[in-house]
Amino acid sequence: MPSSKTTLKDLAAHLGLAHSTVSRALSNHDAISQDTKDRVRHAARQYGYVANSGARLLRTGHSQTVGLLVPDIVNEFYATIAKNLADDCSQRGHQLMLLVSDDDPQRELKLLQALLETRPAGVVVALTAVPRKETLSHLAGVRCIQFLRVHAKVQGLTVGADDAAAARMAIEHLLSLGHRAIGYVGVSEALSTGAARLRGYKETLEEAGVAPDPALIALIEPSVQGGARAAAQLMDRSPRPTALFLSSPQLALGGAQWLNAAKLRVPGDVSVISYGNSSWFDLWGSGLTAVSLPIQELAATASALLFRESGEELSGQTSVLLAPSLVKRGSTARMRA
Amino acid sequence: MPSSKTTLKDLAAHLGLAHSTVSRALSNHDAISQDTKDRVRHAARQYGYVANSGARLLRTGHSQTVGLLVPDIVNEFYATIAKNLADDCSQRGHQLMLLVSDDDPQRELKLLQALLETRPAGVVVALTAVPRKETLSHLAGVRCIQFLRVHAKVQGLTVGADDAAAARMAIEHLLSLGHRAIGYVGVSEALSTGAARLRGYKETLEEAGVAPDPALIALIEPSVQGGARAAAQLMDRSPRPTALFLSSPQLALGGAQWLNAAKLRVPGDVSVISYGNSSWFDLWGSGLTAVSLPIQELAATASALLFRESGEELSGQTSVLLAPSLVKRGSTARMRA
DNA sequence: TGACATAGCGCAAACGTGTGCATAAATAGC
DNA sequence: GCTATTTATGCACACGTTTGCGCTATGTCA
Repeated sequence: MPSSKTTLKDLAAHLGLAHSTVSRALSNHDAISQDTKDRVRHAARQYGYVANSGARLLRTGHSQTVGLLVPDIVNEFYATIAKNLADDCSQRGHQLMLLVSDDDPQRELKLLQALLETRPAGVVVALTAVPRKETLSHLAGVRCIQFLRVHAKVQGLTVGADDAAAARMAIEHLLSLGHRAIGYVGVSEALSTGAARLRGYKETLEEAGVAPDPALIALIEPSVQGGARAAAQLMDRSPRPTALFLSSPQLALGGAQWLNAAKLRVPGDVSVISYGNSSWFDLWGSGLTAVSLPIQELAATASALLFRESGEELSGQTSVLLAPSLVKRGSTARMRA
Repeated sequence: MPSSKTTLKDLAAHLGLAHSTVSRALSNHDAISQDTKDRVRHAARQYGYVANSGARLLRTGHSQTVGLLVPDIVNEFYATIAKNLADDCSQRGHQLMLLVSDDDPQRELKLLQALLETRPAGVVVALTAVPRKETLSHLAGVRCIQFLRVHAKVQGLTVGADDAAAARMAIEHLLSLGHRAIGYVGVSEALSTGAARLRGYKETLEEAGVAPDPALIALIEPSVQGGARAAAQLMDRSPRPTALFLSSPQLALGGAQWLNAAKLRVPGDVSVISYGNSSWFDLWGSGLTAVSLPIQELAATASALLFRESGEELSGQTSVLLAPSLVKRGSTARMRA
């Protein structure tokens, strides 16, 4: 009679045991004989017993839930951390709660509040650019890993890419090819990632003796459409940039679409480099050069840190920055004389 | 003294109320004066009160949790349903539990069992090809929407694309261009989607008087690498196919990468059509022709059906099939004489 | 003035589980 | 055969919340 209404007491009554014994048997407690354990497990299967996680949470005060807060789950970066976290969770018997903020601070707060009601074991977050104050104070009470985006006021560990170094790498590559008028397409400086990439861009130019031209900097929302609009905008400047740095794969996709539509030759008319790699970068013309993030390693690291043992805790460093690498393809070339 | 240990009783004691009154005030019950509600809410904020969802679940017998079970969250199709479901959940005050099976039936079962412990309000699933028996019986006890993949033994509503019609559409397009030797790259027939696509492929060929050639059919695991291997395999046949039908975007990506590497001209040497559209299909050569799924509508429909009112329930039809559409780009052309 | 409706709130009982402690049974030591 | 020790199990309470029911004020009407 498998009913999901079966409870520990029901099982105990059927087996002629105390419900405490059944509880211990199911959680593989030492003081229970193997024979009893077997009988209990068999009966549990037979009756379709499903534990009530609410009762357990009430009793123990904490759940096996892990939260993942991201702005956009369709974005490959965040989907990858979701995948890794889901993997580790299932290995360790945890559950994964997915919170998608859509970059809305109010929604982010509501989602986080709901998550806290489950007394989660930890949380991995990529916060909005300007989170609500309550969001930050809520985060103080829970084990928290910041992923990619870093917010200074949040305590806990941080796992991200070295965005400034990545931008530097991209710009140095373009400089080495002779480019000087380099357009920058990026996101708001309110985002730690946006700020770091822009800083890397500016500093690298300045060190090469090139003054960053505000007219060649387009800050825009991080969408495919945004990338197209920004590319259109920059390529309309005069003097026109001879190279473009598109600071995310989505922006790169939009930029590429627009360049295709505008019949501009790459790298003939303009060199293009993207921050963040993607499988389809091979397929655009002679390939789209990119600074590649070790996204798989980042995600694995974040997940591992969340589940780290408390012993290994706070060994000095509180942030892990992984280095990007340059993947040269056909979209960048020496500037025409 | 905002501590997450604050409980209803604490609030009640501080306000000189009974904890039942506090509970009613927070859940906006009728019989509580507005004044009391305001006082309670203020105190709750001040003390950083966070309800214990476990206690609530224990008392009410059900949670506001919604489960999403998918084989792969990085896959754009499943990421899209996740996004839509997350949207609707946050609007309605539900939580989203993410279960990633990685197409492993055993893991799928474990994840589902853990989910059931939270007494979820419903679940959206894309099951593995051959689920465990227990998985199916567990699913019988919960409101369930099947997404894309359909398993006959699971009761509940179904939302998917008309895979057979989609394959038919692709093959008819190729037939109309004069192709007869059409290669098929797809996934296992154990998957409902795989079976339907292959069926559409075969039937359409037969109706056109072309006998499906087993040598032109490659069934492979649904990965980028698989697509590349399958393309290599089919293009090695003699006579060599003049067109390829790649039955998923990932397979298409792999196929395109291999064709690029093999220096084969598209559509000069071979026409290519994909099932499932993607933004970057515009960027490969002169574009990759595809049969496009209304993925956004599918996801929205699945989510809406999960949250439908019980009144509207079971109005005869139990499955929603949405029609695909053909997006012609440059990768298909009339067969050379 | 007394009966009565109503709004606002308190009492107390559950919900199912984990766990400290006591207890019973079995074994071993003398 | 009696005690000490180990092994296996039962007892009872607590966790924080929701909710049916009953109680108290306050006002209303006869």
